[in-house]
Amino acid sequence: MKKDKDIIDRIAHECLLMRVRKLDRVLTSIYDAELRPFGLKASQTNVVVLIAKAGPIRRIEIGRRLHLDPSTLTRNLKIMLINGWIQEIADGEDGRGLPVQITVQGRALLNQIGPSWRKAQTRTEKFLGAAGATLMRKLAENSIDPAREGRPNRGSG
Amino acid sequence: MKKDKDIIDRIAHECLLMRVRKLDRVLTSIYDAELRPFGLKASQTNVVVLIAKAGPIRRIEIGRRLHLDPSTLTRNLKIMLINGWIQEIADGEDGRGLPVQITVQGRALLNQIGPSWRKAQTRTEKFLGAAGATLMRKLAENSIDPAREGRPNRGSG
DNA sequence: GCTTTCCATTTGTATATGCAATAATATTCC
DNA sequence: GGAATATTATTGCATATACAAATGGAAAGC
Repeated sequence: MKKDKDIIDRIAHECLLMRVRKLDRVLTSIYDAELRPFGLKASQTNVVVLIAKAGPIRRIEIGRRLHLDPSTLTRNLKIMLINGWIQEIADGEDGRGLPVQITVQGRALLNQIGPSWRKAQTRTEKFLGAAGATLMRKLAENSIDPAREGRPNRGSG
Repeated sequence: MKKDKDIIDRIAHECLLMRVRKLDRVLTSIYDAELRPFGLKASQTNVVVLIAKAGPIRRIEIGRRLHLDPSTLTRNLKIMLINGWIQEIADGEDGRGLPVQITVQGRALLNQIGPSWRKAQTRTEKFLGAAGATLMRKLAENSIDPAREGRPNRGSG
């Protein structure tokens, strides 16, 4: 009788994180390749789109919806501010930092990337297969839908 | 008649990458939380496990299996070398850099993380749901299985 | 109204990631 | 065998990411 599979074997063969991380890298490279001509990284696109969609929004709320650490946002948004894709607005409500919103240039840029994004999305659907794409959307209905308001996936649970 | 959905709406609601990236962050935080006591990041675990499993292996081959850029590996492996989890070996075959292999300490460390990894894996399965976990494994059979040899997902064509 | 507590953001530090260009070695082709 | 080509690794540069600690403003308790 052989002993239970070695832990190293098990991780190598079963670890879900390893697969998700690799999938992330593969897909990111697909979208990045399409978006490169626009000077926009795929990761930035996600954030700019959320800001465009969710209107003036605070960093903390962006972080909740995308599961991003506030400190990450401080730095990533700085680049987008410098590039003029987003801007801070004064709302006179809360002195703890200002919400951000999309700029005219930011919106114009997003309106340009449509065809490229669609190409990447199509390649991704092919890569994931019908079942895969559907599942990713299903997962969205659960808890990783950035478009959905409400509680994020606060690890603690 | 309303026009076709705005591209911003479409990306916000449909973009597969946005979901995969968020999923990556969520899951990485789950595994990182479990592994923190061992001084090992989840991302490092993936690589060390592959090295332990795939024996003496060149950076380029690690990169193929995990879809990681060689330059990324140069730097990430340096940390693991310093920590003594892996080591370079002389093979006298090819002068372009040396293959790496797991060390005794590295293997010992991996043998310690079993219960923590399983906890994270279980939480992840719950998070993904049965269908999700199954799908991620199916995807593995396709092309993102790091344990499988062969061609990586070379973006190009 | 003042203190305590809470909340949003930033800074310091460390790791992860990729592209472009370079260095160094291997291989191939006359 | 030497030039042209291909392969592997590294370096420079830029972005992405998170934890811990510090900062500064808001809210609550009294």
